[in-house]
Amino acid sequence: MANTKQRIVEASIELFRRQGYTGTGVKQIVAAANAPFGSLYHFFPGGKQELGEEVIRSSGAMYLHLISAIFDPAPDVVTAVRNVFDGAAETLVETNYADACPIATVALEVASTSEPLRQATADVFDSWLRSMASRFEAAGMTADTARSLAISTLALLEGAFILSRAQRSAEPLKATGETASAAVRAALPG
Amino acid sequence: MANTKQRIVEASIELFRRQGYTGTGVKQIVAAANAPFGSLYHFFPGGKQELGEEVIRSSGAMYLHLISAIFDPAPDVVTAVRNVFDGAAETLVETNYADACPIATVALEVASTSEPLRQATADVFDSWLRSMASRFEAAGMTADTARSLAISTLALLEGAFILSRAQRSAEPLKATGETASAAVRAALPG
DNA sequence: GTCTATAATTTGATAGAC
DNA sequence: GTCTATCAAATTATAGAC
Repeated sequence: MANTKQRIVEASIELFRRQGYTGTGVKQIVAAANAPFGSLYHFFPGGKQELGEEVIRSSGAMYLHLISAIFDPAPDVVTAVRNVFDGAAETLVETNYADACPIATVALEVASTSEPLRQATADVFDSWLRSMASRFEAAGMTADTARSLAISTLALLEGAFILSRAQRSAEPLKATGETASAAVRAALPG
Repeated sequence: MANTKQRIVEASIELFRRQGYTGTGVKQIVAAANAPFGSLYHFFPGGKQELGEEVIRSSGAMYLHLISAIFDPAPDVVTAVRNVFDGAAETLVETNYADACPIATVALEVASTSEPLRQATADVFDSWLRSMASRFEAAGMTADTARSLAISTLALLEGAFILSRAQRSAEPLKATGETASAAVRAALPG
């Protein structure tokens, strides 16, 4: 199958986000992907680390599109930000508090232990920040304000994911959603 | 030595926060603690999991005191929140972006894989939230506003830690520090 | 590309002498 | 309480037949 590689990546995305990078074994990955063990090293000669980098960048690209899918149809950026937090809360509850950010767990694990993987997570976060900041700028904010607000919005979301998963409650996503949308509203001109 | 147990716990706090729970081996812990291997299972008959729980609760208590140490001498809660983020930024840069939250990495790793450890992280986060919320209440906010604002403040800090460690930059802590202090100021009465 | 067998190392954990 | 030896299992990775 030509899509064996894709199945390996998709299975890894789900396992990494729930169990982390070090907490997931390569045998568990190929089992979940219904892929032959040898295929993993056929498609990823660099082994687990090369797979990890592709997983980070691949899920990063998926969520970059998700940002567009939420912001584009929204009437304004305040509503868009609200919808991001409301949608995240819904997904989190639906998946029994498992599916939050696809790279946050890995990002914390590798920040001080693997330079290539750390760089991959940094690139992904930056792509998300640029996407959000460009929409805030289009809404009339200065570049500095837009960048700063994009950082705070993403930080509120990531922080809420940690608290919500630990508490098994959507309360943190509700509270941070209010703070984020209020901060965006306050920064709009007029 | 009677403080062998303490050395094991302290070494684990440092290793877990940098490498995570699954990424740290028990042999690495006893080596870093200069402790005999057998002592780990003498003091923690429940093995790595029992040690993990003590590490989470122990570092949680340390940072609960840190919250007091920052809020108590501050002239007002807005200044206190600013000092939290400024101090965190300073520590992060000094430690080469390693020493952020002592339990965030572990919290994400265990949220869906170990119920007793997940509960320990939830208890710690709640103790921090109650501590901050009580000070916001003392400053004149309603209980609901204080709780919600404590959640957003902690989420901003935790989210900024993820971004700052990934980017190896203090920018996220600067941006979120502004957002957090502004949100607290806006919620004060008068 | 697939699959199996296996290597080499590391993992968490235990037993028992001291 | 300390220390060493060791276990069984799991880890990442490789070799080679098909």
